[in-house]
Amino acid sequence: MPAGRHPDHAPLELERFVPYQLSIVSNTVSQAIADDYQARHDLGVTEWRVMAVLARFDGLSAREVAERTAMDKVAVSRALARLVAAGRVRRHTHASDKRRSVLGLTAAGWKIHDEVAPMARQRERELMERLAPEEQAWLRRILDKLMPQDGHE
Amino acid sequence: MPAGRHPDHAPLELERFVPYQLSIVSNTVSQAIADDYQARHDLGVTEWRVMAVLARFDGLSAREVAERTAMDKVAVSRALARLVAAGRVRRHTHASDKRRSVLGLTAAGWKIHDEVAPMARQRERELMERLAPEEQAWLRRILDKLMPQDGHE
DNA sequence: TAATCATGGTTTCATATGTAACCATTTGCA
DNA sequence: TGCAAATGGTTACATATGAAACCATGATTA
Repeated sequence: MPAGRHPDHAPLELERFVPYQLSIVSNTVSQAIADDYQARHDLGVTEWRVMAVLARFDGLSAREVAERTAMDKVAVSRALARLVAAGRVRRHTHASDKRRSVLGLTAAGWKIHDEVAPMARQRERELMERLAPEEQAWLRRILDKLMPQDGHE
Repeated sequence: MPAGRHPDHAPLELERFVPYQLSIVSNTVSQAIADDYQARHDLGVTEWRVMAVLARFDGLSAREVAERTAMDKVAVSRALARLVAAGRVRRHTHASDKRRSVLGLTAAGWKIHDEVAPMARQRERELMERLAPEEQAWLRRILDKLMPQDGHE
């Protein structure tokens, strides 16, 4: 047996272990995207996700934002605090339920959104262009299948 | 145009955005694996990765571990501190270069490794079983292609 | 061989994140 | 009604993480 190997113990080959590969690829691409706007706009990943959701669905509550971003409510609460303070998100209280907030992007929020969204799309394109068209299609199909089907509620 | 939508702004559809999907899928599966050993063995993800690498490559230095785990050296240093303190990793100084450490699993380390590795593999299997065999093959091929080709050094 | 630079590794500090406890309001139901 | 349980959201605390400064050792070169 080769020196330094331990076949009796069947060690994991990290670089062929799918969960590990997913983690590396995911972190690499997310980081690349974040680098684009982090410094430029002082915007964290969580904040950007909240903005992206509010761009599509105006008037959501914090809880609904949490659902759609797959973030927990604490993370959303913190992101919102920063976004509101920065004047990027408007928040007022729901008319008939004073616990709920009603959220939406401000003009400043839209401005940032309209700068960041194309950059994000561009990064996605760059990632996909490393794959053959056939592979791109399979990847999309596979990810759709593996995404948690939002089993709650 | 439908109420609450803003087509002029071309908002990102997060749930079809590949980097976002990758992040969700990756976190979900990693968390599931971590849950298996976190509580049972008081072992963090970073620590487990270090152990997995040392199981395959005995005698690495901390820097080499960092390379193979795609973690930065601070994270590795901290993980090693805990692992050595817990008696799971043995560390001594390189004979001819006193900066380097020479690392390896202890018997206790191997014991944990041999419990955790099969669980991790099982989780990977469960993930893959949600895909058709054809899709599994494509996913492996695609991830191999997307993995950063270790461009440093 | 002394001065400088590079390398392996740890410590420090500031920030991010998760869990649990917590308020305020609303709902369910006796 | 009136009180317990549930819900939306925030706060507090403890832990994790990353960047930069740091220390010790080794390599390089004048």
